[in-house]
Amino acid sequence: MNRTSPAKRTTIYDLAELAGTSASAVSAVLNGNWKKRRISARLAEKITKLAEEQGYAVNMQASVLRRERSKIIGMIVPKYDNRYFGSIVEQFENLARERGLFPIITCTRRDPALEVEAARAMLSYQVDCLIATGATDPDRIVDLCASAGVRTINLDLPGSRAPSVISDNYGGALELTRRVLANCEREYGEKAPLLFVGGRGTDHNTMERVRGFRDAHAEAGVPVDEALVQTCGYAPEKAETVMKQLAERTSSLPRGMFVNSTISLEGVMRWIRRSGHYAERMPHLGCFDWDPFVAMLGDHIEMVRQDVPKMLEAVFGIIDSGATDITVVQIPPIVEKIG
Amino acid sequence: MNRTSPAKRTTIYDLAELAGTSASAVSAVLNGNWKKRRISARLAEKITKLAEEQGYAVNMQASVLRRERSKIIGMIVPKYDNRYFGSIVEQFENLARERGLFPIITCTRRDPALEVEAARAMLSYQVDCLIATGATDPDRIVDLCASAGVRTINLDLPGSRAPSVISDNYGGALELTRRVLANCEREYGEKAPLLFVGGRGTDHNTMERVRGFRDAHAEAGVPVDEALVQTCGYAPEKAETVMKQLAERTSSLPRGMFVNSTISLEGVMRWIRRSGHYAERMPHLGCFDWDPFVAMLGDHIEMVRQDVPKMLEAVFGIIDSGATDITVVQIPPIVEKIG
DNA sequence: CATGCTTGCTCAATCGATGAAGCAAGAATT
DNA sequence: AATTCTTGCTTCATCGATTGAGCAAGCATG
Repeated sequence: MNRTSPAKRTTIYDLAELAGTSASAVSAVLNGNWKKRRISARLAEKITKLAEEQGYAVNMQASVLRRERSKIIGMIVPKYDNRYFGSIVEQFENLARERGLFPIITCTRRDPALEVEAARAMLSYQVDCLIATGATDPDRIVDLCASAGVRTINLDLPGSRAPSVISDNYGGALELTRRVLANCEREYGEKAPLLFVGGRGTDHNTMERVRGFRDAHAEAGVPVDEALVQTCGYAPEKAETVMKQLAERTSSLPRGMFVNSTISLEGVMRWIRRSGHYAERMPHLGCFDWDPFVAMLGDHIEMVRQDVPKMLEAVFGIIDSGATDITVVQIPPIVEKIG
Repeated sequence: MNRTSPAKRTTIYDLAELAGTSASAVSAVLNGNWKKRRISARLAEKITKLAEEQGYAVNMQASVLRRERSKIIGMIVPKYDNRYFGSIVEQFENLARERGLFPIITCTRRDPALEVEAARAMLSYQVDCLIATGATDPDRIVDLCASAGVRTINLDLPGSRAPSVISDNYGGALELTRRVLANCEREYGEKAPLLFVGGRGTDHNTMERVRGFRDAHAEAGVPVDEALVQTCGYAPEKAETVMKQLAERTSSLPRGMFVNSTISLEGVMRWIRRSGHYAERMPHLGCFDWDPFVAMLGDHIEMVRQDVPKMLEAVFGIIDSGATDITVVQIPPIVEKIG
């Protein structure tokens, strides 16, 4: 209707002129502290109406430049291709917005160089706080941020220089392995070591999961077969290759496996279907991560679902409290019922 | 090491002082147009080294405020909980970064109010361009942006006031329905109408898919059963309810169905497994959207995979060319082979 | 030697919002 | 009547980067 300017944006100066007042008054009214600045309700109302009519939107760039804190909160995340990270991101946005923070997220594809670059970009945008999710080198990012006076919190993978919120990987893996071992024993009447496939041997989560895997074997009195501990990376192709090579090397494939993430499971399942191995009898699987369709793949799969809501509550608990002590909060994951 | 300031950020003025030069020279060097501004290579090098040592990062707020264009590109997206939107977001980030643009993304949970709010927030952050993905009311967003002089492109769902890039929903649905009809006929020896479940009856994509669904039925000489066209929304629970009510009302459930998104499929599959219907014989399914695990659910499911890379190339093609004519680009989806 | 061109910088205004300080007019107090 | 207080504003410097305009020194040309 009253589109006076087709291209140029309305500023507080425009509104001030229209209202016959000063930019400072307009600013005070629009950012809500007009009472403190003793602007009359009459003028406040007038300005508010005008702003609405003109479709005014603050220039956050200008506002942030001037203010002490930006109220922007950043997150880096490895991938968007699974439910775990998807829900982390969605929940992060919700909780950030609840607190009046503006969330910006960037995906770093598990690439350390990209992680650093992304963190740098976020610093340029003056984030008040950065959540490093599943970062390969969290401490590097913490250092970068620290030198700009920006807080960091590690999520999913812990670091040594900032508070971290992670799953209880050991506990989850222990229980998951127990179940798969039990399922195998129930079906085959004898105990046998499982395959561990997926994840990076160097990352904390994978190491903890392997530890749980080993301890569950020990508990059951089953020796771990070292050739069957394959931390080959998360990518489906990597897991697929492991399976292929395993089938070439050995005559009898394991009857059960611990698959470290749905991403790796994708590769494992693809190989199982394509190769025709396990055609008569599916192996018992345990997957560390949850996906609704995996849950429907059959009753031979157990899953551990990381408790994303609790994890993000913990993250924002740390942010809200302003705590900076370097702790690792471990959130117990949920072991899903089969089927 | 040389962390002179533990909290305060380094600015070009700090660097200028350290280098014994002016802020303007520093700025010119750091944003790359020092040649144009006739700064000597010697000074450029000195400043670059200093900036690196000090861990300098531009203040984008200040930079954007001054510049004509922000080089920030926004995207709103309904959800992060499926592979389709996940890959859209990931691909969007990649292509944006390739072009030196800074992507910001926000998830609006299919909530029209949130969509508008999110768009407004993006305008405040001075985005140069906004991609509205799967927006319930794209035209509203376009208007909002237009009044701030910001371009918009609709993705996934078309609008009437900005260029749109969408899948060929009709074509995809036609082919998908054909296949499911054929699969049913092959198994049962006779033709029968399919169930259509999921999606919003009011959205363009769903309408087009229903049209394809109808035309495939017509082609096959099968009358569509109007009671079996259930555009109940995308949420799993909605689809589940449809199935339950259907089972209560009729004695014989359809032998095949067209499920409008993996999200709806989640509900359908859940019901199938829990209710015990279809226990002896799974229905033939066609799912409009792809998921790797759905592909493994069995050979009774056909999937249409929307061509995300092509769609986003089209989006950036429009952005790069600066075209503003209101066209609808339709990208043919990929009909996945079964199994 | 005067003039003009090139090189290599610096100066200062600017983007839009914010908020401390200040000012004028009226109300209240002594 | 003189003083202080309150109310309701306005003025102006500031945040950090960018960029048009300008300036001084060196060199070349006539």
